Amino acid sequence: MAGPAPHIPTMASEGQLSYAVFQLARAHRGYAAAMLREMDLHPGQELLLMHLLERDGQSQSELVESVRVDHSTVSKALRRMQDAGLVIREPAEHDRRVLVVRLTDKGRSMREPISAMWQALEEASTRNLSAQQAKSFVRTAYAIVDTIDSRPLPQAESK
Amino acid sequence: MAGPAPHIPTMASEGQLSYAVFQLARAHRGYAAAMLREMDLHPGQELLLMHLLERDGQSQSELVESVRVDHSTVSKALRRMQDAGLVIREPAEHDRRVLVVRLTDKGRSMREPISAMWQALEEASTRNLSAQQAKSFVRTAYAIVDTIDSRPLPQAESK
DNA sequence: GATGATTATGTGGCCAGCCACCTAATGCAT
DNA sequence: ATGCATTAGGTGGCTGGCCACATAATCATC
Repeated sequence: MAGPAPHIPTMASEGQLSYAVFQLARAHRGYAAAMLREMDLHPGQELLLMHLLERDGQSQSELVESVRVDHSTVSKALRRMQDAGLVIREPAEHDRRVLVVRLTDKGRSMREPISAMWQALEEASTRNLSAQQAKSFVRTAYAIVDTIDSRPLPQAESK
Repeated sequence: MAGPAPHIPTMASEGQLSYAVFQLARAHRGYAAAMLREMDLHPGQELLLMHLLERDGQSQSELVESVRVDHSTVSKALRRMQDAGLVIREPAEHDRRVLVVRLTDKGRSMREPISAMWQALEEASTRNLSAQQAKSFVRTAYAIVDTIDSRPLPQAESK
């Protein structure tokens, strides 16, 4: 059922893998978002919490490096998370530019829910895969990430 | 270089595949976005154009079904694309609710650039993969999409 | 120690994407 | 035909994400 890929455009045949990545990202993101919404989180916030649960009191810069999104995205997300009572941000003593981010009790209480969500997401994704298949997939996925990340830009066509 | 995955949170080990999908989506999206920006397109618009290049004059509903995003997203994107002179929308004769979307000359002229971008993206992604590896990856990716899409929701915890 | 980088954050603006709500037109049923 | 459900689209509101620009503090260098 669910008849996915209602119609793959012919042009996409030139990039089957890329098209598959798009579709996978869409499905995966959607599924995760639905679960996150039930825990009053927004996509991406769970990653920030996970990093903080692992090491509390990180600076925004450290978090930016960890999640690899724009610093402004992190800044805004953390402000909303602070408004939601998940974290607090206070200026560091040694360097008054730095904002140290700390989990509140409420933030720490998200550990189990996030863990459960994460497991459910994984289960829903790998349900029909063999261990071998999953392992191979993950390895290839990171190989692709490395390849893409190691290539700064498509040399900005000078047209 | 590019030292990817600066630090994978411990909790992510419960969902290695999901974490890999996140990272892959981020890298892939970013790379595609950079190329699209040079052609004055925004992410997602190229997919709409691809579907229209394949079959012009589709209704918004048909496009929504093809790209599988919310109808409001398509509606807004098409309006911006109309403002950008890529498409025109005119009410259908048989059903006055329907808006038929047609490519303009400018829209049709995007065929080659999009095709080139698509190939570049694919090349950048599969550069270090064997044909066998790529094929296997794509197959698994769609298997995951099917699995996820066929499961409506994580049964909204009744807590 | 004053000046010019560099670094840490913030802000505004813009688009994708989602949900929720609303309208208009079409279909279907009684 | 009348009334209600369904369908096609639109809009507002919110977040994630990016870029570009701005500010403050720290660092480096002369």
